[in-house]
Amino acid sequence: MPNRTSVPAGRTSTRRTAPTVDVVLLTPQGRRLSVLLQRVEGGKSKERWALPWEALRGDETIEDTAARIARDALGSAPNLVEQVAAYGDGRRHPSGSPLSVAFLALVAAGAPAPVGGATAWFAIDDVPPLAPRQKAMLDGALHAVRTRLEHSPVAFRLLPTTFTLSELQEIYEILLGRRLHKASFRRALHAAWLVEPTDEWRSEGRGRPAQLFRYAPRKRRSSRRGVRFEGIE
Amino acid sequence: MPNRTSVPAGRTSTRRTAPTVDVVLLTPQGRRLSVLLQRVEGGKSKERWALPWEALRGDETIEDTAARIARDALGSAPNLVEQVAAYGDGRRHPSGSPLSVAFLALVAAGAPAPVGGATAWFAIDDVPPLAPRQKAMLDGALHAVRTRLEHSPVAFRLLPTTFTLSELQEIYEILLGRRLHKASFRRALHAAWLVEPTDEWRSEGRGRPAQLFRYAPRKRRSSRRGVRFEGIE
DNA sequence: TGACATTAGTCGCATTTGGTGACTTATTCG
DNA sequence: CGAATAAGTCACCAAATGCGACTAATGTCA
Repeated sequence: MPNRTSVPAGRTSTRRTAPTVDVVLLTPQGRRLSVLLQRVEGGKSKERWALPWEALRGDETIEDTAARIARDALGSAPNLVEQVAAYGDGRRHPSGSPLSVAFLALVAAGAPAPVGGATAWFAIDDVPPLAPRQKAMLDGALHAVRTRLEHSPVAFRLLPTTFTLSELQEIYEILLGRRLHKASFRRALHAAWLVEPTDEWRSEGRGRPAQLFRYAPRKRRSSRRGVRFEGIE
Repeated sequence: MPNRTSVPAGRTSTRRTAPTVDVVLLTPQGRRLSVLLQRVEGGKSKERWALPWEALRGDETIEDTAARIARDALGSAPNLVEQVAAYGDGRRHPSGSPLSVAFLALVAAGAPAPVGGATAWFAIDDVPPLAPRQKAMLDGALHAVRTRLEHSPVAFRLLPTTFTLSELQEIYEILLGRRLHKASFRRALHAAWLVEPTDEWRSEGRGRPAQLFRYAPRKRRSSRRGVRFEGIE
């Protein structure tokens, strides 16, 4: 990616102590997730890439700030924006601020090409060095997207509005990091009443054409289950 | 609770714009959770109670700040302190700050009596009016404690180091808001290798004495399960 | 054209997990 | 002693899940 320029946005105009809002923009690429980073003017430090961020202004909610940062970095609005957590450990942040709030933003597969020369997608297991706090925020966002998989429509926000069930399953496999059995996946999906078929089909070269579905969650009985002790340390 | 005094701690000395750290201290009382509130000088507003909070200082991590606030309010250290989320919507906070970070702190049943006259426990469905952002933080903390039940040892931190299985089940019932079947609960608990028996027994008046257990999580195979679509909106 | 590769989608069974009522055990109370 | 009470266990049945094997619909290539 030749001829990148630097990002001027709001890096110097605010007090060093103001909290920042940082956005982890994720999209599926190939069989892995990628994160959007911006090139920054490498002053004295060697770090040249950073998560999009901005100092918090008093006149905006942090959610609005995060959505605006994501839109500016991407050129269009992401499909989902959710808070991850606040980071106020001692780790270093480009701003020098003691406190940052991390947000997660999801973008559908395929849609976005890296916008300007100052912005690029990086596969998440091949990111360049980041400031320590931004690295922690990236890890936190990845952890969040995985754990929220069954309580938030995360996977559906990583796909276009219509998609095949194989594509959906692939997203789950990417996020969970393991293969899933086709029949079991579909049985659970249909039992949950989360998708409905469209009347379109997609022929992807070889093989039988796949029916396209859309995300359309239906009311369903709250499963009066017992307790799970699955993931306690 | 007669003769309460006001809490002087750090309310006026910091800039109005500095972020705050607010702590939701919870403990089981009777068959419900209670939250610790502090009486504040009712200046012009009618709100007289508030979550313990303090403006963020530059020399401390937010986790340390939260732990210290909890310790000061309680008189002793809580069993668990976890971040809930950052709150930077427009809602009003006693500090006037645009940003607050909420923490959750858990205290074992029975242990703590309300410390000074400025501090009291309130059953969570009978709290006095709070500033809107603190009300949102309380709701967020309650939601967090319920959803983290199966991924964090939340329930065990609401009990003393040794406890009976009936007591543990009662905590789960309080947090989940429904009754559980004894045999199923114990089967799942033992399968998860989370507790080990001590050689002590507790005789609680009538009935057969109960064996005391302690929280002692063991390594266990990561359950190679399929996907759950349980709670997606 | 017809065999084959490839991908979608389904079926049915074996096994595991979970809900539940009824049971046994150990204690206090009268 | 027997009734009451609470702890702890058992065994059965139903529901959920893992999984191999199947059918279906398309493109490729000899």
